[in-house]
Amino acid sequence: MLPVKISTRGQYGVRAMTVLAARYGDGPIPVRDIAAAQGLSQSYLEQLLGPLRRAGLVRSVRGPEGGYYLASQPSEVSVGDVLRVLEGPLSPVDCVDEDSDPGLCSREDGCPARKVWVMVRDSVNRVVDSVSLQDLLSGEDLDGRRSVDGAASGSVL
Amino acid sequence: MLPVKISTRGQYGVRAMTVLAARYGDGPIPVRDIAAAQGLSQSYLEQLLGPLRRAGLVRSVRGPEGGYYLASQPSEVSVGDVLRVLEGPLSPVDCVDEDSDPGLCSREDGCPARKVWVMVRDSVNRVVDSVSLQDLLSGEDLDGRRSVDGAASGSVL
DNA sequence: GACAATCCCGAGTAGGTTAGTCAGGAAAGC
DNA sequence: GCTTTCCTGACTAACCTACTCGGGATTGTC
Repeated sequence: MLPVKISTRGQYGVRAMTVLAARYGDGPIPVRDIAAAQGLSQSYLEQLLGPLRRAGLVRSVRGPEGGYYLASQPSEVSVGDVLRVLEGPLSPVDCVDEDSDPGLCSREDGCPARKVWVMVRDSVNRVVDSVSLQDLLSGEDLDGRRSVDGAASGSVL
Repeated sequence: MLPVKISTRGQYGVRAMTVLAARYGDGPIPVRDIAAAQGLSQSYLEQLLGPLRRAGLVRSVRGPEGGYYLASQPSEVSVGDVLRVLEGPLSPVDCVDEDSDPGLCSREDGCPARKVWVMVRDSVNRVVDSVSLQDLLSGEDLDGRRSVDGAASGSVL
């Protein structure tokens, strides 16, 4: 009944990444510490770090003193980067998912609803791409930070 | 793996409402016709029209020549109105859902990720509230129509 | 080289949700 | 009454989520 949700994969993934961002430069952080810092299940979190590593967002070191660390500076990793790895394309409906089969929506251009799904998709992507892990750590509220273009904030889109 | 989705309830609901919008003023449209116009299951669609009627978005007439019709003009019904009835609050994660228990997220203000969920929630709500059924019917693309404030379009939010 | 810490990976699973179907009852018009 | 339509609730198959678990591979330390 309320399925416009980001799953725990994405939620936990972003939270885990903020932990790594906060300790950027401290060397590898073991999964145990990341999980403890955010109150997450360690074995579940391991499942999320695999994809993030394969996507190049984090790097890992095995053995004692091992763990995970951010591959880039916290300001260079966007929430969108993390979410797309863990959730797949951020598209509210399949028929506007650019990566999937184009034959899914037989209605294509004739579907009046399609327009709004595109707008929602683009809006969500713009927001998550505009917020970096660094932004999440800073105490200040962000309403238009890391703006993609120079327009004033507050527009409906 | 890609669960940032609007369910079929919301999708079909909006599509059904565009049918009613296109035939606004024609009197009641039977469910059979609505379903046929958009290629939906009639009995499933009946399940969606119940909540929409109880929410006051559509009205119904029973008996022969009966059916459903929009309670307001197509320009006065937003996609957000429809989605909130069928999907519940449009909130990407429970911890920023204003209508639910506030005790869900024990982290509350300490959670760095919370900020971005609020931004996503507000962004999605602004978009769907800014698009009316009328907007979906008109052929033109809408990039900033029915703007809530006067700012130029194209801002990141 | 043994040991321990850690990453790493796939299998399995309980529970919930989604996307429907189906049967039947209640109004309303002819 | 008869038909048309709305209206409701029960039911269900399939899928997905959010995990747990077991074990293997790597690396550093003694």
